[in-house]
Amino acid sequence: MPAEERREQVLKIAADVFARKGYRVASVTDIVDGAGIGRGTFYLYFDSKKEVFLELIERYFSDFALMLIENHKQLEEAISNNVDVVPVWRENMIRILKYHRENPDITSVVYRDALGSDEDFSERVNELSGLARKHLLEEFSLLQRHGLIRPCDLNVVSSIAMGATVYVIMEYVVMGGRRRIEKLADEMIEYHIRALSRAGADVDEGRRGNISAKTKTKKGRGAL
Amino acid sequence: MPAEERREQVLKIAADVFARKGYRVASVTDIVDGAGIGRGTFYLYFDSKKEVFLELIERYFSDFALMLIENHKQLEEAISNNVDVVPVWRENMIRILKYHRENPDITSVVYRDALGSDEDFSERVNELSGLARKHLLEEFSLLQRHGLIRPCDLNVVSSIAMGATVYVIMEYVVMGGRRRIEKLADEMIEYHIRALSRAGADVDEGRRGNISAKTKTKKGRGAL
Amino acid sequence: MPAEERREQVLKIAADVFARKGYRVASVTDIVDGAGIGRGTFYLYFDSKKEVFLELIERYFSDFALMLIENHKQLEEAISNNVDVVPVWRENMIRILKYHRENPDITSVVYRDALGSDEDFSERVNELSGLARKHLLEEFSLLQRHGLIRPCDLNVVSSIAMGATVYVIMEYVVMGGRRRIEKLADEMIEYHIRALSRAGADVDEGRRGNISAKTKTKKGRGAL
Amino acid sequence: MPAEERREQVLKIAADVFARKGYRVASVTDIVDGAGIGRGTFYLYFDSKKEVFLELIERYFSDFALMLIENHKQLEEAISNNVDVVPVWRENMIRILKYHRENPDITSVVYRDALGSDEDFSERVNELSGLARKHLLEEFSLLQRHGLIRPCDLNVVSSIAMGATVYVIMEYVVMGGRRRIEKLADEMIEYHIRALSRAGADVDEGRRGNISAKTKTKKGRGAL
DNA sequence: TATGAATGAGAATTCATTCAT
DNA sequence: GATGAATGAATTCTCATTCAT
Repeated sequence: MPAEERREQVLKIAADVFARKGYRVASVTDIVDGAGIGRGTFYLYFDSKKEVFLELIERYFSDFALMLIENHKQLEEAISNNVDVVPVWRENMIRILKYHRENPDITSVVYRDALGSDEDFSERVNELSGLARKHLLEEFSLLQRHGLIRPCDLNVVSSIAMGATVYVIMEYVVMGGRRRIEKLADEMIEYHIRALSRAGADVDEGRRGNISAKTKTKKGRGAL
Repeated sequence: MPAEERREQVLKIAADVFARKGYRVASVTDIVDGAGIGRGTFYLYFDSKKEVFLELIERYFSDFALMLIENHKQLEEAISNNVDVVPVWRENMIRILKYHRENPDITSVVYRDALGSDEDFSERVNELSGLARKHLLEEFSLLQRHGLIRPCDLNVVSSIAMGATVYVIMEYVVMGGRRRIEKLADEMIEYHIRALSRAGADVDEGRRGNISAKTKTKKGRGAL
Repeated sequence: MPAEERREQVLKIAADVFARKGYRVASVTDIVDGAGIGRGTFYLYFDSKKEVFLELIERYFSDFALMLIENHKQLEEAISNNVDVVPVWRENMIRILKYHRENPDITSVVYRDALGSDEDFSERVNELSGLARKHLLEEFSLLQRHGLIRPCDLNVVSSIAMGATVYVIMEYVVMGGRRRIEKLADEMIEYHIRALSRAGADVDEGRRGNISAKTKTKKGRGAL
Repeated sequence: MPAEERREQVLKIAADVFARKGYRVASVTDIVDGAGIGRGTFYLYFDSKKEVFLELIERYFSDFALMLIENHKQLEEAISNNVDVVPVWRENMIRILKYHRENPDITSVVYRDALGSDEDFSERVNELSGLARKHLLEEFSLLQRHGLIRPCDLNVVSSIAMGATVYVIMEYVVMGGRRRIEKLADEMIEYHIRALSRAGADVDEGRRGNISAKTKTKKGRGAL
């Protein structure tokens, strides 16, 4: 088997094994058995178990960054063409959900193993995930610069959006969620759009017990 | 040293060690070295490394459940007294953020090690975290039943809120976030309140299929 | 509690614990828990776990030696009084069986733990059991000197008698044997008496396939 | 080194180590040091220390059962051919003694460690040794059915023969006994044959209650 | 005397990695 | 290139013994 092909095969198996057992529990034995190769062969293609793992992580974040850049481009295009950004945002969200649904192994690996635990990774992983955060922040920045979203602390907003997305992905996409991705994307986008729309802030009317967005954030609000 | 005190000391150190190294990488040696006790002493108080870990997890979720129950009570009270729920929600959120800021170790342990790990305790962990999710869902349910939030899929909304909160906690509270908790809570609550407010939806049903909160917006054209 | 009494109590418990679990598996914890004393108290009366064990062994062999000496005395008396030695022998055997039935714990300890394994003991244990063997040998010697048993290799005969007795004790007396001791003694003595009687050797007659004792040991004989 | 060969080597060393130190005291380190292999190599061939031990025990009893079955066959053949069974018995006994002399390690292991130990393998060991006992009982049964040995309680007789043989083996064969095996077998068989011969019992029923083989003896008066 | 918390040497076992074939 | 037997450092856990109270 050609070297590159074999490498890919091992990576694929490794992703599966890591996803099922977790990085620490998964053994090189699991991988070589899965790939049907000898123990030594594994080390012909990778320096260590950690290296395979890191390569998977790098690939994930590389894919992720690409998606975010593409999203950004689409968004910029919509803005400069003066068309509604919501459908664009929706497409972007769907693209992201789809990617994760189609790559459940690597998604599990990243969000269950990479973030947290083993100190050797965390540095690089934090670096990569920080990059993703930055991309997201830039997206919101772009929207805010064009007055498309209300004034707000974009750092917090990015965290909220990031956390919400990751959690939903893990819950609905990786774990056996059967929900249609479009419905899910709609529900999520509705949430974020409402949360970020300038509309509410303009409004100001009395209410009794009714939750509303117009309160200017002075009274404080409520729970998790 | 009195037994109960020693136990607590070991638990505290264990939380620290697990938070720094992760459950798998952390060794009993790390814990006993940290606590300045002999190897055997550890096993005088705990049956195994796993047991300490599980005790930490159980404590966290017990605390968490208590907070959610308290939140629920406060919310119900506000509703039945016909007073604004937003300040209650804010207090609840602050309480939760504070708890996590005061317990960064155990928070790290829970969200970086316990969830998703393929150890034999994951069943129990999932059970516990599922319980927390259920509590949250009930909170939203309560609000929706009283017409305080707009119609929406509460499962997705719970996931969003859960993910957002966990992520923010990890980012701002556990990792060296210096931000004032009240500001953070305000920003988060504003986000969720706007996202869930009935205001936008009541006013305008203009778009069909396309989602947008711009309904009451004068600017139209893609503004969120 | 008076020191001597406490010592005895601990020894008794230790015998029970060793009998049930075996020396290596039994822990000092088992003993102190059984005795209802603190761990330190144990070491007030004994230098080590091994010491208790050895004391039990010493006591057993001391008792055993006493019995054999008594047996010897009875035998000598019968011989010098010119009365039948068989009833004496029977009484001796019954005495030995009874002792073991009444002390199953220590019997188990001696024959399951002491003989074999831990090198520290084996020396002393072999010394003691060799002493018992010697006593037995002397008994047979006495009988042979008085022409009461046939000419034979008394070393082998002692081994046979020793092994047979120990095995029967373990099987019928220690393990749940319900058989009456007198019946058992009768059967055993009949075996040994026939085996050692001068009678058979005198006889010499043809046989066909029939097993008999008169064959002068030249043709060899048969299996275990 | 070929896998099977290495396995045998480890087993051989293990038998030696267990024989010298006893199962509990012997450590895997002792075995691997003895075999000149690394710690991990041991676990390449055996799942655990217990497993090696059990394999040795199983092999012993398998060999033993085979010998007993062969003995039985030989005995049956002699009986049906109407030839003297004594030489057959003698051959059988020699075969058994020789086997144990040639396998002193495993013999020690079985009779000093396996029997009576309260480890979790004792069940299996008792099962196996019970099987051996049953084989022996059947042999005596066969002889008795054909009227070749006197009426007697064969359970007790089996115990006696078993115990005598085991003890003799341990004493003369395993521990440094130099005695010629044929002489030993002769002495033992003479003992058992005399003990079981019909001769004595047939001749004289004189004593009542009192047991004696002196029946055909002229000297009377306590002579055995 | 009595206690029992504390100890730490030592046990079994695992597994990423190496290297001779 | 490919292999898999061999390795040994590292890990969890046990328990006889000590010693301050």
